[in-house]
Amino acid sequence: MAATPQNLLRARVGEAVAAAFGDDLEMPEPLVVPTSDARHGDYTTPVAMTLARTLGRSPYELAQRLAAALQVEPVADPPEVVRPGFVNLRLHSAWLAQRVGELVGDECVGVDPAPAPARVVVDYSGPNVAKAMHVGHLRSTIIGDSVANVAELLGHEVERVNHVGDWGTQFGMLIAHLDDRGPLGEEAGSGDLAQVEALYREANARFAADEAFRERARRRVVELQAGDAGVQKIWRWLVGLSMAENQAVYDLLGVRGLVARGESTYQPMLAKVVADLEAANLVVVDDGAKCVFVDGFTNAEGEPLPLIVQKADGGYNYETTDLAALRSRVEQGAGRLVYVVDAGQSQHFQMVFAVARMAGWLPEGVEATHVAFGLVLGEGGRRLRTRSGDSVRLVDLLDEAVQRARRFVVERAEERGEAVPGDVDEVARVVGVGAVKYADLSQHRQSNYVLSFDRMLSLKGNTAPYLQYAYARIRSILREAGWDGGVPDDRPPVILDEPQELDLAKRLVVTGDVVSRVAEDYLSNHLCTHLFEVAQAYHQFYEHCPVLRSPEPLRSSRLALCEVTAATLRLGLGLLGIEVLDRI
RNA sequence: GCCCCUGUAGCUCAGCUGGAUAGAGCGGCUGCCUUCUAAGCAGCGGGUCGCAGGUUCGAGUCCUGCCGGGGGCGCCA
Repeated sequence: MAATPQNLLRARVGEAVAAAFGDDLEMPEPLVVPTSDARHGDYTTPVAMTLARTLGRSPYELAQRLAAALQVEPVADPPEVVRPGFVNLRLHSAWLAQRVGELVGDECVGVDPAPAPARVVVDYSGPNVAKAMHVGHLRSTIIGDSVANVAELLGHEVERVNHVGDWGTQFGMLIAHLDDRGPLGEEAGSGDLAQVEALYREANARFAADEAFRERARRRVVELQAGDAGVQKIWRWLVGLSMAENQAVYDLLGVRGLVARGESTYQPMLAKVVADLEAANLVVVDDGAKCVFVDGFTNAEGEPLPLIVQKADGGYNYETTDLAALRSRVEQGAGRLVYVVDAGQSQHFQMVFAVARMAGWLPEGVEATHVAFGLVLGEGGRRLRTRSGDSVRLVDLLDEAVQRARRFVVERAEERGEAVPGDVDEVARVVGVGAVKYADLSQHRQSNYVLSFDRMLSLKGNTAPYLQYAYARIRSILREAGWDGGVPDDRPPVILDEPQELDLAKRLVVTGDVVSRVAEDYLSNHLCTHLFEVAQAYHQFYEHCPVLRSPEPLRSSRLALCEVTAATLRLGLGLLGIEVLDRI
């Protein structure tokens, strides 16, 4: 448990509640919360009010008894009791100073490892073969990568799995269409993904309109699944072409360690999944399809809704694949399964998890979570879809972001009469890509995300560039002081006399709280808010408190604040998958 | 029709298992660069938290109903 104020105070309040009101009492929650207003101190406990009814006493009286039993030194000043029954706590500046001192040189800035490390499989990105990645894949990739980063920092063994859409009916269509359109792509090097995508759209249209074509497409799927050499060759070519193009996007995004394990991986396991479900008496054949009915799910007519695990034509579908993948991951020792997939799939995952529980493939101790996120919308609030033709390719979106960042750097240099930095391309990439990621991650993931180039690339406000800029400013100071290579072992203690120093320190000591919360709720926007608050507090400190010009021991104390701030931004942005620069 | 998400400042959004006078950013207006990077800082203005009830000492937060937006609802993935 990280030595954060909230953790420490929670423990003390818990002890005080037991001491004052008896330890057989059910502990009220929450024990300690941050105050809404600095006038009420830094933290408060509302437990006296919570307990007032069950104990039949006035909250104020209970608050006084609680305060009398409460030992918060040296973390906080003596508690203050306020009507109707708050017990307010103000952090002791000496404790804060000491705590910040402990964080100097700590790359994890007070984030402690999880008590029970587990094997965590994070399933994200999931592009489809034969289609370029579009903005819809952006959120899964960015959010999933951050989820994996956070789990990894907490000491979990993380497996980043790219569940590529490389199997299924669409290949039947595509291959059947290629039959008619000639041997595009069968010669190595001919054709590119844009061409394939156009063919995909044509195939889709024919599939919808032409019964004979539909029939032929289904045959092609069966041949593919049966391992027909000719069909497999085309399929492999399509997969290779798509993955090469996707890799360019991952390189640009700086997403690493993502292991492609497509739907086809699980193909050999599908028959056994169905057979085992049948053996467990979970399967009902309905209209020729093998179904597992799950309590609590109904269709549009109000009838029970099944999870179909084998279609009437004998083919398997993605429900079967997801079950096979889940089962295989658990068998390989996963303690936690995380699926970063859009919110539209939430019923699907509920049903898959439910069936997996019924089949015993998801034991009690293993946690499966669907980390759902909202849609990507256009400026008008309309949904962006590939089929509608007005969607943005991910490569184009990122390129545009990088170009805008580059333009800004060049213009700023010209305004100041300085030379354009030699590493302008690198700066543009880090800032542009960072801006795109941050715009997404700083938003609550459940809500629909309105994509706006102007907003996401705005270099002001609660954006990645603001944080990166703050970081670069700090690094500049640390460089001047000779602290950039490492901090001196022999340092005077941290001094927090100015209100800006105190405020900055209060924010620096809670990173452990924030990260553990994000690890639980997968809501990266809380981390973003924290980093923004740290950066704002730093800028206020920067305006009011000279660092390099101050005499010792103030100079070293302020350098220590700079150092911990830089480490916080570096760590936090790193968790979001965003790079930092020593100079901008 | 049923299920899930959602409605907070002009715009985009936060709001931590119910806590005190609901917060940011953008945009608008006013100041601050001979001083560690002005991508910054200080300040001003901006609200019936969709509507109506209910529970509670206390509701943006929980419950019910209604209105509006999005998504999903058996053989695509």
